[in-house]
Amino acid sequence: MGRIQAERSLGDVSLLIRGDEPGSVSAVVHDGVVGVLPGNWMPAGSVMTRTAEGFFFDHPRTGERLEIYVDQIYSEQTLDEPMQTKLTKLGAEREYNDRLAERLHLIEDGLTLVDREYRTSAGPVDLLVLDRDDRPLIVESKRARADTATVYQLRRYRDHLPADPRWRGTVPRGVIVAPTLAKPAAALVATDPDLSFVRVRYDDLLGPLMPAPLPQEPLIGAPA
Amino acid sequence: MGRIQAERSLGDVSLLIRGDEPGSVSAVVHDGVVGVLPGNWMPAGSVMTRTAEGFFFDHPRTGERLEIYVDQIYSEQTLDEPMQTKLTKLGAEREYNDRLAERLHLIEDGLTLVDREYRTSAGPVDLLVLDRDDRPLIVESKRARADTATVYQLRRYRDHLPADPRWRGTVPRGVIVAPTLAKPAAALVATDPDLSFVRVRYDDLLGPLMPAPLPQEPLIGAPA
DNA sequence: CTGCAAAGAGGCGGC
DNA sequence: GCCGCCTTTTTGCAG
Repeated sequence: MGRIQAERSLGDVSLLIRGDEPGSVSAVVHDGVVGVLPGNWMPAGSVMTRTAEGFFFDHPRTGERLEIYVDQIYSEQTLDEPMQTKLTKLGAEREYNDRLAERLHLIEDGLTLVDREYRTSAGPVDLLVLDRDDRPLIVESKRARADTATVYQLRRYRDHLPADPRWRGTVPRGVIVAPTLAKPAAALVATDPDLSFVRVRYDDLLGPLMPAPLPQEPLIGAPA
Repeated sequence: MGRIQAERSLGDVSLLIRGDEPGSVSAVVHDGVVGVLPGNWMPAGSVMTRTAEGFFFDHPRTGERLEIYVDQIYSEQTLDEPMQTKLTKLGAEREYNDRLAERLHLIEDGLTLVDREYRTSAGPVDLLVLDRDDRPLIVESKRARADTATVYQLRRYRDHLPADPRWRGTVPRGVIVAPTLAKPAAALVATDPDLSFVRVRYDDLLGPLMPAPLPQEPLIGAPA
């Protein structure tokens, strides 16, 4: 998709070439500019040609091409069979959701979890819960700031849920749970009485778990 | 923002450290996994400590920390004063818009450009034009595929424009211009008679410019 | 295969 | 400084 043309002036860069299959590589070019993304790159599946002039990469399917003309190489290192490392991550949205699901009281009291990643016809709902009146509440959670797109997302889920046979006849509410809500998004939430926002920072999710639910049936001998 | 915890098993990686100010660096760690994004990184403003055990990065403001324990270094290269390169890019959204503004006939005939990046209370409109009936048309252009968020965005601009004194009383239309439109987004567009979609690929924007506008006033001697 | 949402996004410009 | 919007995004998952 990203047909773009870029040109870079002479200067020092770091070039990393990785082979994914025989005759097929990917490449990233980092320069002095601070940033996570490399200045240039070529996706996996590129064919590399190395000549006295430099490195040339062609991606047969997309037609993309990267040309690097070399004036001087400071140092070069090749690993024929690099040892692969495994990377595991915690604290991403998945964990934010995990922790939130265990602390529904941060949203409001009396909530019961129905499902996570519940599939509606409009997409997956982060958390589907029942409120104290057994009315479905759709929880859309964001690890970072929620914006207008988040509100539309939530509203779409909310509108589509009653199409599901299991929820036919219900009038669901929706809540955005995030550390911050952009102002225009807040205005949008305010226009809909069945939508709301609850501020939850990651640190809040390190607190105590939701209290264990009370028994559904009255205890023997307890007043009905 | 990105408070995350990650752990990586022993294996071969490429470590690039860049200094932005004295005593302050950023770092990226690439591994064998193909991809543009590095597996780990530390933002600019990190303080590096190097010991016999490895490399340690601390970001004072955010409290983030990256620890790299070194078993073996295959090769290492330091540039004290790297030569900076300049990177120029063509074909990004800015250029897509530039070219589109000069070829409004690709959208429909008889359009006149009013403004670019016109500010509504709901955000900036890519192109604001008048159609042959002097009715305002809001153009939301995407270099890549447009989706439902794009439709909501356009609809919001369309709904907010008449709040602007200059456009009070008008009933604007809206059009999405993009190479492709996601199917759910197309369904959304179809529900609104004042919204539409026009397919324009980047290659189409390499064609001839829009014909010069006809004179606004009738020529002398021409029939009124 | 298509659509959709997340990713430790970062950077830029306007209000 | 907040907020919206773009970026050559890539990747992963489910219907």
